[in-house]
Amino acid sequence: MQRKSRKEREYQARRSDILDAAERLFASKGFHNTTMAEIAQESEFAIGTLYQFFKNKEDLYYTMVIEKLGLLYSSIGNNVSRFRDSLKKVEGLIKTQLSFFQDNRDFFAIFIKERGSLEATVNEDFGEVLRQRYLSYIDLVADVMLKGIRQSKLKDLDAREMAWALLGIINSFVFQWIINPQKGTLVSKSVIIMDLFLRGAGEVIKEEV
Amino acid sequence: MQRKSRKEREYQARRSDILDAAERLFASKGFHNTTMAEIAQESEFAIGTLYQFFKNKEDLYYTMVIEKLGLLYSSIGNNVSRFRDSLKKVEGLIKTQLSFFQDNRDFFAIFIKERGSLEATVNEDFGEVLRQRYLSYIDLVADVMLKGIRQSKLKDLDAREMAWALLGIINSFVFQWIINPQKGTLVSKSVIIMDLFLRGAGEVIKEEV
DNA sequence: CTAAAATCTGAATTAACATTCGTATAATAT
DNA sequence: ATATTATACGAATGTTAATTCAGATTTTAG
Repeated sequence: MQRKSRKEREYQARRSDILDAAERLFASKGFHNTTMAEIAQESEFAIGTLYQFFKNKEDLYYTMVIEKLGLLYSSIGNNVSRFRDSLKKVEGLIKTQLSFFQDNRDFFAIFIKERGSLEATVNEDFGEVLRQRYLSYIDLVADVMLKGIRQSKLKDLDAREMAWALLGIINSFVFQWIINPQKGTLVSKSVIIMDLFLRGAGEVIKEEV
Repeated sequence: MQRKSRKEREYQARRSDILDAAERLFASKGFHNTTMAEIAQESEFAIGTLYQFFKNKEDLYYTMVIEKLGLLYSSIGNNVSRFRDSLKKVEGLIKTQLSFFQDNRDFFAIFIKERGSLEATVNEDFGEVLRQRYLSYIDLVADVMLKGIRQSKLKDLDAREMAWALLGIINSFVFQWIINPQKGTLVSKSVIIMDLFLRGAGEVIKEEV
């Protein structure tokens, strides 16, 4: 069934073109300020054609977000399970996330921007899917923390709170990088993030020997 | 001029009623999903009256955000300058921010939600004002870090990066509290935040005595 | 008490867009 | 080569909601 397969491939390619165009536009202008007409123009299809691939504007938006997040999460999952040592897992998590955002700056701009849609969306179903994905991501990070505690690599604190703290630090660095494109790469920040997360910012009172 | 003064006071009171109503609606539905008609109803004025107080919907929205942020920043400023010891300053900063958000959950919901408007807003001027306020807030926090370094209370790292890390941790805890209203108070998290920020999550390898 | 000024009101206007659908074009099958 | 089906097209439609403005109401001043 080579025939059907090529047809299918071409369908997917066109669908993907639309998603890419939508991503660029949504990322720079947000959901409400992006029109279907603009997406049509950017993707070089007619407006009507978009509706052959997606039920409506919301469907297009959420599909884009969900597919992209799927990529991020699975890539983090891979990079974390690769290591046995908990601190290596933490490092893998930080680096994977930073390099994902570095490679997808546009997408992250929208992820920050429209994060609120998680809550007050017209379309309950999609919002719920996003919420679930996010929560299971937190779970994954908390699991890493738990292993770290068991391996005595991390302090015996609430694993979930540790996860929040780490993700907060990462997001904050990413956010800075997004709104104020620095000279260096984002990934290079993994060292300082790792250090701050593990050892903190407080000066250690040295004992006299 | 008692007369003029009362008029002025009443004007301000009405203006403030509108801002409060707008805050409630924007906070629960976001900018685009809130209509002027709804704000009129909620504030018990006619639609046309709203335009006597604010040029248009955007003006109303940004005015609300800017005034609220002004409150937050000035209250943090007060609480930080009150202490001489850097670590006390840090603690004051964390507590003030947490209790502000605890008391203004609705507002913070929108602040997270529409943060993106900072970037791609129709109204350049307001967006610029918001950006400036945010940046000078970062500066304020970085200043605290710098003092901490000078007082040898904090490690000699990049003060700005330390500021990002602390704000990231705080925001992350607040975000969790927003999307998943916990049992305890938000302010009670200041202890664990302080601890994670200063001492980190990594287990300290104890030397045998 | 009355006129002028200020303020309020919400129906009407207008602009922006998401979505539809009849037509045109291309692909496939016979 | 022709018919049939699938896909693409974008002008027209309908809806939603911001903004305006002419008249009603209230407040102020003399």
